[in-house]
Amino acid sequence: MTGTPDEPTKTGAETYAADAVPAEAGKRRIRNITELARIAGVSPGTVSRALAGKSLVNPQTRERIQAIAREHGFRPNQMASKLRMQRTGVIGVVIPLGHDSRQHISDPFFMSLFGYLADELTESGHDIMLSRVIPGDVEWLDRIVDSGMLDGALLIGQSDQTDVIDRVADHYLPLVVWGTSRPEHRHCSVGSDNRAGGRLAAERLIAQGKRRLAFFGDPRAPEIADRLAGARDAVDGASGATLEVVPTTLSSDDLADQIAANFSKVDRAVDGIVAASDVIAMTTLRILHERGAQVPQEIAVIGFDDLPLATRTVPQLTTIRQDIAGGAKAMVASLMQRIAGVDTPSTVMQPELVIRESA
Amino acid sequence: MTGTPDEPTKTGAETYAADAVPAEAGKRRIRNITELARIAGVSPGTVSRALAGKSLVNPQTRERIQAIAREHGFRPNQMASKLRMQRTGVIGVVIPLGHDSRQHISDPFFMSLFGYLADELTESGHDIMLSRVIPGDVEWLDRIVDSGMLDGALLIGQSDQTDVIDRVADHYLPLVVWGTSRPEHRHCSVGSDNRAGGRLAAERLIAQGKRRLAFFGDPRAPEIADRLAGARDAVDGASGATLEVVPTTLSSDDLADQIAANFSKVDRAVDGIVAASDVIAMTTLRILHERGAQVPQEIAVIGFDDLPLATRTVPQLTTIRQDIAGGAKAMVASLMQRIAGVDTPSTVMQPELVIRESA
DNA sequence: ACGAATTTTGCAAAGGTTTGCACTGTTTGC
DNA sequence: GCAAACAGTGCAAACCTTTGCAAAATTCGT
Repeated sequence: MTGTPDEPTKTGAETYAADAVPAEAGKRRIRNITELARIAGVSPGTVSRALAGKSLVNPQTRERIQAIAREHGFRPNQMASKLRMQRTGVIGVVIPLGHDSRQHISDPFFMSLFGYLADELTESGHDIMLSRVIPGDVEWLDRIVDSGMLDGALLIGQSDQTDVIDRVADHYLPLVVWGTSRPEHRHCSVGSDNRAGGRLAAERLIAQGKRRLAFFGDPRAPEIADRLAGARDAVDGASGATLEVVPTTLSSDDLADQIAANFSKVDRAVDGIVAASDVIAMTTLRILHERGAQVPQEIAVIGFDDLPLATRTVPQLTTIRQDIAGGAKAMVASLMQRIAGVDTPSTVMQPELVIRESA
Repeated sequence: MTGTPDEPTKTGAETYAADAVPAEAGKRRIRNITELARIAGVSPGTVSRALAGKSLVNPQTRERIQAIAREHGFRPNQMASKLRMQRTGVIGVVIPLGHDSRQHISDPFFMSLFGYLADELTESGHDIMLSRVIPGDVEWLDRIVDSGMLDGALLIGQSDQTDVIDRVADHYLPLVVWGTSRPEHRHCSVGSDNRAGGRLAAERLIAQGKRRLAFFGDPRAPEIADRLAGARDAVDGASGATLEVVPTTLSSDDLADQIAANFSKVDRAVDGIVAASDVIAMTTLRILHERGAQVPQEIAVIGFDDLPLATRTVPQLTTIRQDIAGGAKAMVASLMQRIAGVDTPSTVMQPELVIRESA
């Protein structure tokens, strides 16, 4: 049994079959609470209470039942329990925007936020379900939310789905979204003041004497649009400063090529770059290095997010910090309140400039 | 420079309350299939079949029922459905090793593998559940597996839990583990030939004329132990070469400090470093840069994994490539077979040397 | 027009738990 | 010594869907 035929990159598959099942404790497997009840000579209800550690049941009986359960390796079926309890303990985490989900899932920012969310949720005893987003489906969110599988849902980013989100939020309370907060939104969001952040970034470059700025990012996403608006605010307030927008998507695969292409366009006319994210900034940094440009002397680069990665670049990245951990905490706190029925307000966090070496 | 002191960065929460719920489509909300049945004037069974698009039901009736469902935004309860079907469509993804789960969740390697797994699973119509690992609990895996919530489980890494995994694997077929494959294992694993990889790494350094090597990594994890063993193989086969082991944990927070401390110990005696992972290698690179060491002339550094990050460092990282995407594919393929009842063998992939700039 | 074949539909069980209510024994209080 | 309080247990409904089987309705062949 070696080697399946034509698999990518798979070489010399070896076999260590898992036969020879040992012992199995001799006990027959118990399938459900009723069987266990029969064995223990009590009713299913009592077993349920005993296993849940309820105080209503006689300590001796409880211990006996738990012993039997342990001995047979029995654990009550969660699906049935959840159905009955109407509470699943599962929170859905979703990235909107269907096409090419991989790109998004492995995006460092998403991962970072996701990690913190996972922390918070695990801490509060919840499980996390990464839900399937069917590309091009208008009802993606309804499907997730109405499935009856979730106690609540967390969206990472609004993408261009604000209308869908608002519609669902109108009748589904336990929903919290990472993103930009706008007066017209009807859903609860948590995020940074992106416009202020964009302004901070551009102001830093201007303060460093840079005048011909470029913005690398895709303004179709609301957050990015706000960051751009902020940068423009700053530029408009400084005499002689200009800002050129260079659309740059977030997808990381061809990002390097895109940015390289950007430089063919803007070339050395530019002396300061506001990147819409740290990932963009990092890649920009590398390309500048390849082209032999001195950072920050010839061109300064400023990022957005302050991911852990930002300290690992050469030169280390000057960036606009978003408190991702705090944001995750706020999202989960809001969600918990909403699960309890409270209609919580949105949260806007103030970003701050973190000065390192690149600008 | 800009830091707000304690209370981490959170400022000025503003409010946009989500009141004024509009319209709600006038329709009362349907709670279950029986209610819908009453409205449509048919039996619940028929509704179930209609909603599932079964051919046994009259096309007209089916269309009518679906129309009503759509109109009222009704979707059958998944929990009940899954309970009845005894099939959940959910795959559990778990990182063993309880303590400090955050560290692990945000580890770039885990994230990368997780991303690919998510891709594959989503592709095949499965949902993903990131399960809670209760620290210090011997029964963590039993709990997950016996919950009745999962069709199968994928573990990312064996950690030091091989015995637990083997025990569970003895009676639970749909379980596939990323990690090292050893003859004595009774569970199905997918992973690289870590020993071969370690050898490749050390051989490369030796071929570049390096002789005083150091290994940065924590050999308590089996994969790392194998990589170290491979490196030692290579060193033992080269005259005059030495290898010093410097335990370095994977946790990313204090990694930089650890590595800096490493250098105080080994100092300039070392001219080549085998890092147990790309993350360790990257951090090492940065610290070398800070100390003004020329890479690879004075000290060469070689990583392990070939994460996307490896191309973003300065200098770009020479590393041992694991086919993570291929591994994810193999894990999911194996799992699907096992869900279908086939006891698949383990898979061992051959790693390969990717030469860039750092060694 | 009538029985047979076929298509639709309904019934009720099953999937496995939790929990309000009722019931049986014990204690306790007086 | 008797009512009241209480601890422990059992019953059966509820959670909501799916599906095998039987019944009803329709279509078809002759």
